[in-house]
Amino acid sequence: MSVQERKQRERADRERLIVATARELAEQQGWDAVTTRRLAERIEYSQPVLYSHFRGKREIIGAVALEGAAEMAAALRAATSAADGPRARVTALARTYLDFAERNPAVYDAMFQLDGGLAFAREETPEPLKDAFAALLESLGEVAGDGVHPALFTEVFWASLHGLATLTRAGRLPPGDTEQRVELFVERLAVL
Amino acid sequence: MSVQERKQRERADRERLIVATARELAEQQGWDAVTTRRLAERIEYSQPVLYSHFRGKREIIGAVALEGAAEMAAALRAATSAADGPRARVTALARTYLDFAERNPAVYDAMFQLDGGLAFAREETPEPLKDAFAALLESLGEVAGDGVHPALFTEVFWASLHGLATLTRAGRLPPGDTEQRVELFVERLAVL
DNA sequence: TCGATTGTCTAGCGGTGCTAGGATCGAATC
DNA sequence: GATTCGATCCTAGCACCGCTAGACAATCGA
Repeated sequence: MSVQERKQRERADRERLIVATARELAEQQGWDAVTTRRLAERIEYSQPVLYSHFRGKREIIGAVALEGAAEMAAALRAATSAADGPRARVTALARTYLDFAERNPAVYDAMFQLDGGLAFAREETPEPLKDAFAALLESLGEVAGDGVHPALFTEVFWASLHGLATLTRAGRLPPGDTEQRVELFVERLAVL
Repeated sequence: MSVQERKQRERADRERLIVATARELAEQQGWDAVTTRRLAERIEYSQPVLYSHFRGKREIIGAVALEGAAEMAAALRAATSAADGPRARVTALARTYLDFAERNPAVYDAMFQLDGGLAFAREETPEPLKDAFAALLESLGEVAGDGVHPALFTEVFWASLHGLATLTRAGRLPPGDTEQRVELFVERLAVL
């Protein structure tokens, strides 16, 4: 094990520490509290060290978003594979999605609300993001209905989930009726 | 016409100028560019003047949001009243909503993405916001379907529209297929 | 005309993201 | 083992942010 290898490993460790700390801080106190100074202090390095790993704060948000996308994809697949039949799968998918958004608000923001400098719905879209969409597509494609393109249906279904997630969390919708809303729009949107 | 009345009128004028300028600047260069300094410079007063009208930047965003809500409500009502039959009304509503979001991205952000310090879905919710929701409810209530609470249906429909609007504008959804998405989810969600 | 009040401005506080340039440390060479 | 030298890191500082205290000028009422 060469010295160089050890250094690379330590550098990678520190990068993970930065991302994990940013995420933790964001979940604890919101993204506004994630300043480069506070972040640097928490990882016990000076500010400029952050910039040797990331181009700026935006890229750090992007890294948290990618981490979140991978987790969300895994959660969605776990939930849908444990469900029997299309209806149960779609319901499980919707619940898991909203649950993820509620349990990890900062990560969800990093993925879909904030600017993490990531490309979406494009060729150069990072793999975790594509995969998260694929996870949605896997369960939603089968309930798109005849003559409806699975990707288009998935986009619409996803947008609805996203709308529910964000409006609920931002206090734009009365809290509490989430379950009813989910049932209603699963029932209507999906062809079962 | 007393001197005091003239002063009050001038003060109200200036307040409108602040809101209009903030909105204009936000639409031109994004809300990040709306700093208190730039805003003050544009209205040709010093920074502290802003604070004699509003508690802070947040309240200015809130004022823009209220203005936007009133406009959106008017646009929705104009569109739906010009349409014949429930189906045409709902489609017109959806198109108008998304069109408003696309044409006035900064205002839309002020209403639903940013923190304007406004209360939503509560007793003390400002009138324009309640009225915008009412405008949605008027056309959507009639297609909620039997046994489904109109308000609940409106919330779900609205959330879907909101999801489409935000994901599209943030580049999270491929642009261009908006019309197809609208047709699909109007067809599915509404009971026609 | 003079004091009080109102209105506005200048200047500055503590914070932000980000970076230039110097200090330090450790690895490789002689 | 001493010395060089490059990589690594930190101190200090930039321009900007939202917001406010306190000085100043204009206006009003007596």
